[in-house]
Amino acid sequence: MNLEKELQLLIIEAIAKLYNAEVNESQITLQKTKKEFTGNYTLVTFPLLRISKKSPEQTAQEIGETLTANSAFIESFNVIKGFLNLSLSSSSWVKTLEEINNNPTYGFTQANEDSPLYMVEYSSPNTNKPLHLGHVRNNLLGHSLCEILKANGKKVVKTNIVNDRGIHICKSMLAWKKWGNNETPESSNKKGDHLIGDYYVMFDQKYKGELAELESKGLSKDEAEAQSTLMAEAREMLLKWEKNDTETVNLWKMMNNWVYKGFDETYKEMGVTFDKIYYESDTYLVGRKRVLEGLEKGLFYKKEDNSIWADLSAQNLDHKLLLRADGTSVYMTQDIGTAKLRFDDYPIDTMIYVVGNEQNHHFTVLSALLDMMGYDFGKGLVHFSYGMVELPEGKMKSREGTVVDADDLMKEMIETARETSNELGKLDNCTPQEASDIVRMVGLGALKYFILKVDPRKNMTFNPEESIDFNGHTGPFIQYTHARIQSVLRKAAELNIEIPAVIGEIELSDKEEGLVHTLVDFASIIKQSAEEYNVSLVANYVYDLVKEYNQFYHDFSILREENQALRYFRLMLSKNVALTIKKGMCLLGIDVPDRM
RNA sequence: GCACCCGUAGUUCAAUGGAUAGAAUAUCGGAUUCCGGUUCCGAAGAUGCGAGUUCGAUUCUCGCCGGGUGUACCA
Repeated sequence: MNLEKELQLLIIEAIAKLYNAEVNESQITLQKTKKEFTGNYTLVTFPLLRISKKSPEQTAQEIGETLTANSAFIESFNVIKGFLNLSLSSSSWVKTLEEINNNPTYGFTQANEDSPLYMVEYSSPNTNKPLHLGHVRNNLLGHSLCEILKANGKKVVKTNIVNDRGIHICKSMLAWKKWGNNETPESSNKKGDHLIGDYYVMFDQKYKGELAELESKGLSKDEAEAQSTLMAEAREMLLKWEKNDTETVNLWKMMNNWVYKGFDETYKEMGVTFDKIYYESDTYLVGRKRVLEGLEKGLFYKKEDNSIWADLSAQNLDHKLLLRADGTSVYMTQDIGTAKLRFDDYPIDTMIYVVGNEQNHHFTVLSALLDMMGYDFGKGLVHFSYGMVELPEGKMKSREGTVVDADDLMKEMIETARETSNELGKLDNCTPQEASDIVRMVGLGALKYFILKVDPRKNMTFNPEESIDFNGHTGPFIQYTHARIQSVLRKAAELNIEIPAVIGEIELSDKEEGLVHTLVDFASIIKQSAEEYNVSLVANYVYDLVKEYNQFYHDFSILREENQALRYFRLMLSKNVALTIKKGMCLLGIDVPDRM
């Protein structure tokens, strides 16, 4: 039985008895007592004044008296202003810890056949360039969100939509064809996605060169763009691709496969996976068909130039283009098709899109459009919208070459972790294999934790140096604390500490009670995190737990404690703190080493 | 122009409408060191501005100021 729920019921009972009134759980505001006051739980009495018709102090006093009189598990109380601070007895905390200890999956709910199915789309790369820092936040958030949903007993399908068609990939293809000399990932010893990215950049440079030349001949910018032969060739290539021209399609397939192989390596290093991958080259046709159907049904309208539009003014939105005059599709068309396909493929209860907040408008429109087209899932789409990542030196701009590449970043983080660890002499007693595993966990853990601890909705600044600090609010600090607890537990095992017959009678300090209390909170944190789609709650919880444990660790002897029962309790507490850290970090996709 | 989001210590982040707005880092001063050095305690330091709603506002409403994003036949 959940401690907080139990307490809530007791309070409801007390109010019924005192004031002859029925209150529901939502009227009971229970919170953790702030550490400068005595107590474990605090009842805020202000909302109850209408029922008691008495002053806050008096109400608190009366409820406190009734509770202590009728329940053994509330030991004492104090009243400060309108706040009723309740202290539970040591024995109930001991009992609570034992319950958590006996339930290794505490906080987690297993999915069953009837559980709702969530499909989560994340990552969604373009095939013309490698993943960058923005994708890193996306991937980490998406992966962690999935883990948290699973921990809450949901069925989850992780999906990725690959933007594999369009003018952008044609640019890379054209550049490669013109200037590539049949270069391959093998021949150049580059990852496929980086190779393609280089050709994309090359196209852009040559194109700019061409424009500059045209403009120097006295043409305006618009005229130059219109006369560019390079861009014309790229467009021609796209038309050929859409007409299924064999040579073009084969080139496209070959180059895309290079990219996918490169992406796979990046995903693997990052630790993210997908259950089902959709490609826009498959879905855009479905979308197109649905749009044409909608036109027949009179949902959409056609302009003189044959382009097709939706009028969303009834929903307070603008008119939206769905098919161009030449019949080709736009982003929105593809997303309609993708959504339709997905709901055909799976019995989805909730569809979540992990996509940056610059697309907030796009998803409102998508939702409205699908609804207009008669799909009942349209309204229920969830856009998990996250903010941009900036660097201490400012915003990333692809044009200025200040984009941080995901592969480079991970490599650098691991390298920094290695340097720092070597300086501190941490890896001296490890085999090379152990050392390399540990620096990998630390480097990536630093990156992941730093990004995930921030509220997803907000823009953030990523500072690589700060993130890898072994002190402070960082991943490595949490990992370190976990490793140290493991070390204590190993030592305890060597000492062969016996389990006492009875441990219920020991007297606990506030710090110990508070620590058990925090362990209890784990369950509600992951629940809240899933309900609000807010990954950072778990990250911040784990840090709070670590900090609290460190204070406890500093204040009490664990191995030298003479009272058998107390020592056993403290070891059990340590063990469960370690387990909870591990579970929490696992929800964030972060590995924690047993020694470091 | 219009729409949406964001303004919290020097800096990076917290705070279901609740108590004296928490951490981290940087600075200064102490303590501890079972197992492990990276532990702990203290000092100093913040809600952009102005109204309103109420027992109570960082949080809700309105108006300014500052920043971001969107409003594309780019994805």
